[in-house]
Amino acid sequence: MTSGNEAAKPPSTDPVGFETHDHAGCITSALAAAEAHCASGGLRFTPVRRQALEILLQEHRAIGAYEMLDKLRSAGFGSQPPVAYRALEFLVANGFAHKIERLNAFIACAHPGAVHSPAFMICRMCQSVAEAQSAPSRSALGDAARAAGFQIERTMVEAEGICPSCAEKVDA
Amino acid sequence: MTSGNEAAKPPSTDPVGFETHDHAGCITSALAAAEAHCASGGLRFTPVRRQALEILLQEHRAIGAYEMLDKLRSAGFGSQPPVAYRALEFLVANGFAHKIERLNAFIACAHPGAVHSPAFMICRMCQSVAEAQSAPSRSALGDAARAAGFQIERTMVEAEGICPSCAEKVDA
DNA sequence: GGTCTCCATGTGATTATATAACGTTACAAG
DNA sequence: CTTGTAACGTTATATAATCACATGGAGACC
Repeated sequence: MTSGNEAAKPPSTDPVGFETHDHAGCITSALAAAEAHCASGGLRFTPVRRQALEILLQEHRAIGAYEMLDKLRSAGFGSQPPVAYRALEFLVANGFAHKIERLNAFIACAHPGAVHSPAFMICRMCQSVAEAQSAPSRSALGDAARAAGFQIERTMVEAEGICPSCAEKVDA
Repeated sequence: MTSGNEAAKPPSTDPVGFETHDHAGCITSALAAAEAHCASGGLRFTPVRRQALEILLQEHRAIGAYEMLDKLRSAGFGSQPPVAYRALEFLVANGFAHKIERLNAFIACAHPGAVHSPAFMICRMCQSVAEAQSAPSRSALGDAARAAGFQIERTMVEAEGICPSCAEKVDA
């Protein structure tokens, strides 16, 4: 299902992740976007890194570093932890993926290329993760930080709860 | 700007943690509050749990589970990981402490007893942590969650950046 | 007082997550 | 071609968290 609300909808409320969509399309376009960004920024979009991003995009869920390592090994790359961690570090550092601290896991960015500070909704039943937007500077935290003289560089917002489809199951 | 001051302290808003204050006082009062809360709630404020909370209050910073374990061992308690993890789990479950996911570490709650959803400011240079308040339901994330039909149960907000005292050092 | 049950504690063992350190290789710049 | 740098692969180790099971204490109940 190519959900039409994926491309042209209000940027503020953008919960990609609890809905189905054109997988193949989003994978190829995200890979192309990453490639373009790397080319223009002098970054090296090497085979491992590309493969790692492709895995994240295909899985379309948060996966741990060691699960990533397994898949990379299957794809013919190195088999030791640093292989996975370095690829993931690169993807995160360049905004192609995010780390979900709560899960010690990684997920492909749902808004590749766009400057954004992500917020995540994590279902505690099915572990699915959806990415939305946060607005650090406008929040209560932003006020407190200014008052305290704390310079915020990065904000992590992760909400735990029940996703729509699991909520249905509970009701049943 | 939050209007609630917790006690009769110099702080203008709520960011306890980047400022000095009456340590002995906050320790004894926090312990007393925990004891009272447990008594009224039928919870068992056992020696390990009390000691763990006291350690967190004394250190007044985020400490890892194994660091906690060392201190508990020194205090004559068990020496295996579950000892620390169970005590910390109890403290977190009852709002006496919080886990900082970013650091895999724990810190005493700065607003014991009060119902609150905490937000943290983590200095990436000195690792100090200050607790402020967040307002999940009013945030952009709250809007996205409602739009997606996601039921938020718990939200973690952790900002990484530079604390006032480290900012001074950088300027110099 | 007995004793039953529940919960907390202690321990050994294991799993999961992450980084250090080092040599080798690929690649672009000069 | 040389050279500086970043990426890669591997070994080893550090750090974080949980499992499984036995022991023990406090309150409920008779």
